[in-house]
Amino acid sequence: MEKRNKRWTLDDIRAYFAQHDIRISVYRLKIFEYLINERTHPTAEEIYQHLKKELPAISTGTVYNTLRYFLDKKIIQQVNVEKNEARYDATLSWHGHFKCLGCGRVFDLNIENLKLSGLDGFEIFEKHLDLKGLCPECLKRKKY
Amino acid sequence: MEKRNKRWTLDDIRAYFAQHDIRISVYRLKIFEYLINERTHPTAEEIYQHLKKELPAISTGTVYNTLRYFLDKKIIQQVNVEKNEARYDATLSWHGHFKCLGCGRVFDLNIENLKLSGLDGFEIFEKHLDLKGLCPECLKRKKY
DNA sequence: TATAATTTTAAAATCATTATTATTTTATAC
DNA sequence: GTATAAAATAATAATGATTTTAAAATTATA
Repeated sequence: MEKRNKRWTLDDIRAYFAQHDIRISVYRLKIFEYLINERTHPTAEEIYQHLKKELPAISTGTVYNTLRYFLDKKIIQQVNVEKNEARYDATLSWHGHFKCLGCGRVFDLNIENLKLSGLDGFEIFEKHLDLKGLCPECLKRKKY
Repeated sequence: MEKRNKRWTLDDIRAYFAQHDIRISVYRLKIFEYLINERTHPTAEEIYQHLKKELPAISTGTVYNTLRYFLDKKIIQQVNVEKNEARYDATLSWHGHFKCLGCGRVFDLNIENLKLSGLDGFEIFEKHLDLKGLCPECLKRKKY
């Protein structure tokens, strides 16, 4: 389930931003770096808590605004597997998400096949497949 | 895409509540009746606005609490196709949802086939498939 | 380096939802 | 049918994630 992708350098991200007409700032670089290299589907609050260690002046507003800006520029997607917390994912390919209710982690899912009917004449902009349950580790540890 | 199901009478609902160990009240009957017979996947606010015409003393808190109670009793499901508004569906069979960004309507989707990989050892409690886009009517009217 | 434009902070505002508490309604015993 | 206990509801306050605002700081560029 885990995929090992090569880590992006800040220069990779700078080039990517340039391609997408995104002005560069320290926070934008660091927020995107965290999303693309850690791939843990963090919430805004988790991003804030993580970056605060290195950049103590950061504010939650900046995290929220930057994420909204990235969504607008279509370089990240929102993961709504849980109603009351938005999570963010810099991987744009079509895949699903599984949230473990034990440990709270969100896993990526490969979708081998999906066939829907009754969508003739509809135009689709977004597709989301979200599952909830327990991961093998939590089941093994009898956490629940 | 539209399914024509026979309408439930209040007595049907009373019997259904009894089966599910749900105490009867006027609001519970009317809220469930609206969900099961209209099948428009309304928000709590829409349910409140609709029922207020007939039952002016109803409060929003009652709508929210009743919906949460129904979820708890597993006779309805929550539709989270839109982040900032919970919608509710009394149809429990596995199906997807499509929200039209033009008219705001939520349509049911038949899922002919879904194959996922990488879920060995996982235990799944919930599955949600949510799409967004434009419906044929809105496309035809060139609303967007 | 100066200027304009954009980004960020800190704080207030928003908005859907939940919790609280007094009151009303419902279920059941008598 | 009436009394009693339990549950449901109304009105309101509280919550919490997210957005907005306005002033200060940073960045781009002339």
